[in-house]
Amino acid sequence: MLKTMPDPSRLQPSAETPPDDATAVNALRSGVMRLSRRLKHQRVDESLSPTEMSVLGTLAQCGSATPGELARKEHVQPPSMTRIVALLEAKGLVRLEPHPEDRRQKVVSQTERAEAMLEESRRKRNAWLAELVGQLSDEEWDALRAAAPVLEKLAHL
Amino acid sequence: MLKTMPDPSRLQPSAETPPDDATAVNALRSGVMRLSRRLKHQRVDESLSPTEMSVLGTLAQCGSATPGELARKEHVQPPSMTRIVALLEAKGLVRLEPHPEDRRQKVVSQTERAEAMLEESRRKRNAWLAELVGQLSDEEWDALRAAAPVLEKLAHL
DNA sequence: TATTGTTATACTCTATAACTATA
DNA sequence: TATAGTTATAGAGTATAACAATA
Repeated sequence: MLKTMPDPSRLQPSAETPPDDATAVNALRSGVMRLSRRLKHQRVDESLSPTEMSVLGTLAQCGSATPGELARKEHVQPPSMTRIVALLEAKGLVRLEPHPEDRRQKVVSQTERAEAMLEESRRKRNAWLAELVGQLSDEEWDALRAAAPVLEKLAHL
Repeated sequence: MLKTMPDPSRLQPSAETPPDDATAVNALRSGVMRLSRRLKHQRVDESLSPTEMSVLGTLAQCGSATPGELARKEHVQPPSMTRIVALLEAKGLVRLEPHPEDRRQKVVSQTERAEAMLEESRRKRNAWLAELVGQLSDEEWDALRAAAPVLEKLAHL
């Protein structure tokens, strides 16, 4: 179960690649895509897209960020982030202020309303996920919980 | 690390819910959404969308299926699957045949060309993922590999 | 001249509603 | 009357290209 050799070439597409890795890659891609499709529909606030939610989550961690930083973190192009930030501002969930040092940039930060909304939606999400996860074994949920931060790290690399 | 109590209420949104679960849920959602966005761009065959790839993967497992079955498995509405199947057929990757018992239905199966393409893309995907996963520790990759089948199961529930 | 952000535009994917054919 | 699949249409989300303002 546990690896002993930190071999960086373990995933090289060589002939020796064990089928386990290829299978895991397939399952990972397919599972992520299908789950993302379901998550899109399970949005807590009907008026908030998954990326908008993700931006709010990022702001909750970072405190504040420029549109460019947000675009890079969410793996979205700058014009898309412009639109997302504008929508969030229209909903009163983020605040835009001028950058103190660079007048080209702006600083985006979350409002109190966003904070309250995140708290609210955390409860709802748990309820929804509990329905699904309730059908998993404890081992399966453990595997998922262990992998969650790795998924995030992977998305950032 | 290991659980001993198979308590089905462990994820209920009660006051006693440990913060670990909520954090894991957040990380899971955010990670899945961001990774899915990157996967969309890392498509091996530039002309194949993630869902088209997923359908081919499903057909490789099942052998064949009706459009309705595929729509349910991919969590997509029937009209969307109609379009996807039509695109795959135009690319010579699936074959459509009349259902032997019900003249309303059709039977979709993959062609040899699809099989070869899946083999090809498995190599390319591994190469891409190797770049990312190479930056993970062995423990992190183990966590991911263990979670991959669970993600798939979750998407099916 | 390079960089940050925006505007204008188009594309991809998916959904809903209405329709056809078969059970 | 119910079900499988299709057609027509609309909407959401994102991308690229061209532009403005600032560094």
